Parts: sequence; C-alpha cells; structure tokens
Amino acid sequence: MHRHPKWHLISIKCAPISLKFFKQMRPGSMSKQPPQKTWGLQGEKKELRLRQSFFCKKTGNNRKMMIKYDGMKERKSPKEGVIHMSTDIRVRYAPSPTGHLHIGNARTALFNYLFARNAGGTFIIRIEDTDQKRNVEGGDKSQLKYLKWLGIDWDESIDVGGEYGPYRQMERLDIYQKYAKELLERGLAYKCYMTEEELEKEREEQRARGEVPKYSGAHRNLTEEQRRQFEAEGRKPSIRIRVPDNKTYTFNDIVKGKITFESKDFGDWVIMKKDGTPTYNFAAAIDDHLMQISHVLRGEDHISNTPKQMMIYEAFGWDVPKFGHMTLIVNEERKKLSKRDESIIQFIEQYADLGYLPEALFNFIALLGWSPVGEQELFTREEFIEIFDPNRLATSPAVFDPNKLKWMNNQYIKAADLDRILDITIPHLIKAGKLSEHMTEKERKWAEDLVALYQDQLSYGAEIVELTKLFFKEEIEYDEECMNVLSDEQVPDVLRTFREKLEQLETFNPDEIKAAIKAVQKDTKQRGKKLFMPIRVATTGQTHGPELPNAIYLLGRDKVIMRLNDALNKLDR
RNA sequence: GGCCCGUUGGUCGAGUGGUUAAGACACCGGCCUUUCACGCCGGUAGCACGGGUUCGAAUCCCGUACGGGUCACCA
Repeated sequence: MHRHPKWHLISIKCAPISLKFFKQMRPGSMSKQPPQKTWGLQGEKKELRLRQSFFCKKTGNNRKMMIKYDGMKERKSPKEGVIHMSTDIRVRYAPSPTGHLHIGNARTALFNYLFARNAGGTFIIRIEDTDQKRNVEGGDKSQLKYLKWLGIDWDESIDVGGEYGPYRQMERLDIYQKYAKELLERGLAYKCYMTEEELEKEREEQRARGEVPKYSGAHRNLTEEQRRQFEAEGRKPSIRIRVPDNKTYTFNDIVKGKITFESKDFGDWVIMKKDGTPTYNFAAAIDDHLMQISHVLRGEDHISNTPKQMMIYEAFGWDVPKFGHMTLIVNEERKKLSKRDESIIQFIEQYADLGYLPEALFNFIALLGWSPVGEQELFTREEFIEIFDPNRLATSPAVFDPNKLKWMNNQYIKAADLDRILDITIPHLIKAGKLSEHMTEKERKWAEDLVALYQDQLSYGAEIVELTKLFFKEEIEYDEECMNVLSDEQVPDVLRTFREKLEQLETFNPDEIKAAIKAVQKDTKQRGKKLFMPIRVATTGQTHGPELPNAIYLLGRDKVIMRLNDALNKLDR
C-alpha cells in the first residue's frame, strides 16, 4: 500500500508552456493533452493569460504540474496562486577549474542536471576561475570531459555558448568591475587599503580577546585625504561591501527549510580583490542574476555564503533565486571528503580508468543523498530524469560506501554486452603485462573467452587482473584452505584418473572436459565436492573460481596436466 | 570559540501522529549448481538521550549530548 502524494488542485495564471515540457511529463498523465494553440510554443514570449485548473504536485518550486482534465475528482485544499512555468527554470553547475572532476562536484552537477531535465529547464555550466593562483591548466576541459562521460549534457557553457555568456568568469571581469563601481558610487561599498599583514594582526588581536575574528571596518569611513595618502604609498585597494547593521537574512532552503543569519555576525567583506578580480560571493551572485538562474543547488558548505550573496542581490534590488543546500558526502570518519583523503577514490576520472561503467556511477551518485519513492534502486538516466524531485534530497550527510558501488557496478556489468566489458578489462590485462598489445586473432579470442568467464562476478574492469591471475602463473601455491581440500584421501586417485582422461581426449574443449570429469566420477565413485574441489584446487589453486570445465579449457591441456603432476608430487611427500 | 546544519541497524536509506519500523549493500545460514560463481530464500542488527504536547510520538516542541560545516583579498 503506498501513500498518495500530496496533491493540490489549484488555479493558475500561467506563462507560455513549452511542448517540450509536456513531452517530458509522465506519459500516463498525458492522456489528454491540451490543444497546442492554447498553450504557446517554447520560447514564445507573448504572455498568455488563462485560467485553468491544474492538478499540481506540490513541490518546493511548484514547477511540477499536471493538467487537470475533465472528470478528475477535486481533492481537498484547493489553492489559488500564480505559478511560473517550467521554462523559467535555469540551474547551473559552477566549478572552479582547480582540478579533476571530484565525486562531490559530480553529484552537484548531477542533481542540477536532473532537476533541469525533469522540469524541462536549462542546465548551465559556468567556470569560476577567478583564483588565478589555483587554476589548473586544462581543468575546465577535464571537468566537461568527465561530466560527458557520466552522461550529463548541458545547454549553455564555454564550449556550446549561449545567450548569457561568456561562461568563464575571467572573461566577465568588466561586468564585475562595473557593478562594483556602481556600489562604490552609491556608497554601498568602499575601498579598503589594509594590507594582508594588518588584517592578520587585527584578527590575531580579536582572537586573543576571545572574539570572533571579523573585519573591524577600520577603513569604512576614510577621508579623501587618507585615501590619497594610501594611494601615494602605492597601496592597492580592495573593495568591501558595507554590511547593514542589524539585518536578518532568512531564506527558505529547498532541502533544509528556513535558515536565518544575522548581519552583525559578518564583517564588511571583500567583493573585489586587490588584483581587480571579484571574490566568489560577489561574482556568483552577479552571474546568477545575469544568467537568470532560478535555483541554486549546491553543497551545504555554501550555506554560510548564502547571506553574503543575498546582500548583493539586496544592494542591486534583484530577486533572490531559490537555494537548496545538499548535504556533503563524507568519508568513514564522517568528515567532508577532502581531496587529499586517500581512503576513498575521489575523482571520476579514476573510476573511469578503473573500469567502472558510467551509468553505474551515475546511478550510485544519484542515490547518494537522494532517494526515489519506491524500492527500486537501479535506474536509467531517463528514469532518473523522470522521477527526480528535489524535495526528496536528504538532510543528513551520506558516507560514501565503495562496497555498494562495486555491487552496483557489477549489476551493470552483468547486464552489459561483452564488448563493453572487453573494453574495460583487456587494457588492464595488457597494462599488467598479461596480454600482448598486439594479439593474434587466436590470442584475442582466448582473452575474450577469459573475460567472458568472469563477467558475472566482475566488480570493475581492473579487477580482472586479480581475478584471472591463476591463468598467468607458472607455479601455484596452495593456501591452507586448498591444502585441506587436497589432503582428503580420495584426492590422489581423483587427480590421477582425471589426468589420464585428459590425456586420452582427442579434442580439448569444455564439453569434452566436462565429459572427462564425468568419467572420473564413474571410475572413482567420487562425486560432488569430493570430485570437483580437488580438481578445482589442483588446476586453479583456488577454492572459489569460474566455471571449471571452461577454466580448464582456457588453461590449456599442457598447463593443466603440469599442475596435476605438481599437485600429485606435493601429495606424495 | 561564534554562527549554521544534522542524528533511523556497520553503510545507504523509506518513513510527514496509530506500521510486526520498508528495501538495498555488507555479514551469517540455507537452497540451486555433481564444484565454483550467478541467482533465490531466510537471519542478525536500528529510531542518540532527557523532558514535554497528545488517547497515542521515529514522526511535533524544548533542552542535552554527539557529529559535521563555516568563519580568507579560495571557490
């Protein structure tokens, strides 16, 4: 028995709705599509004012709607309201190109992507490269590359362009400078000439007094004379915003609910650095406004940045977007994943290299801090787009569990075509020196059969090297478990008989090998574990492994007989 | 330390005042397989604590504890 979602019948005045949007709605709910001309086409600016009843799933953004059609029963709590339609939804992922795509960032991008696609909105990628010291050459390209690998695409960015560009902040410096100048002229910001040392000293003193370190406002009201003095000394000013005295900043977070900050807890903070580049909170607010971002979905480490950004919106009289702060992904110590943390593989590129399937990683990440309604856990990208609802974002941090990722990847590997599995495994065998880079057709076939043997139990591509090591060893060592198996009294008889049968085989193939084992059973009267395990252990050196006749076939007759001899010799002693 | 956020089994998590508190990973047991793996079935294990509110609280309120985030001319 599942609960009904909360539905509200509402009347709305709406803006044009795109057909694209309707196509993305649940097919089942689309049995009666409204006539096209009533609704306007995507991108049409003309305002259509109509009163129409909608059946609307109440979400934080009120964007998900379904058309009420004749005959649908009214539910309780009808509401009146003006709803902005889905085409208004614009979200962004704004990485700084300081390195490769991190798993946490990938998740931020992923949820923004799902949110946009679910609502028929626009997904934007903006590069925040204003910290020139930390920028990494090619960092932006790498970000995009692995986003693409994950199956995420975007509508506006540095590579595809868009109406709201440029999408690289260093190419927008004139914009920030213009707005900073405006704030300066309106007296909402001022120049601060303090040096790093002076600032640090100030903070030290505050700490010593047991206060919370924050900018004192020393240069808040400099006279023209003082300013000239500092300029004459050759000091370069930064620009600080005047933080209002006693103001409360409140926002209704999509995931956390109401969050409140007091302006008195903030010192006047820098909006433009000495070098003429904007600080993060200034640039992000301006860009989000200029790019008409409707929802900001980001990590919860940004919660305390939100009031700062609200100050910027306030100063310019701009509408504030909706914010949603997702919980962080944490390690086993429950700490935010830091890039230096080595307990967990952190970068998407590494997972790609290790032979994880992108759709598995996509699936896994999407379920980290978000969950769908039912019990299903394996979804395609399209399904995620279909069911994504930001209101179901988790409120508490998630520990990254590599084990479950492995399980999930295995699910996808089992379902995948062998060709794809070959692509993620063979290179590892070559790199490990197990296979030649230039295989003959026969060798290639052998390698493919080998991989196929392990498809069901493979967790990730690189694991193939470990799994198949018994095929590349000359000599095998028996561990305790193996010795236990081999020490049974029937073993020499079984092994000798099996060797005999193999030697007699005219054609050496899995079927014949299977028949040979059967023949051993007949001769020795041993069956089940007592039959198979000695053969398995003697030939593979493992108590667990792949399908035995196939493994023996791929090992080859010579090697198998050699191993049988070795085992028998060892038992003699 | 100030401010902010969080707390359901080892882990992910469902749950929005009445449930025997779902499901998944891991673990353990069984079945299937003449062995192994895959698969299937079952099991162990949880609402941080203390007060309220209520006929009734995992769920609402307050407090405590614990954990985390953030306090830059980084993003």
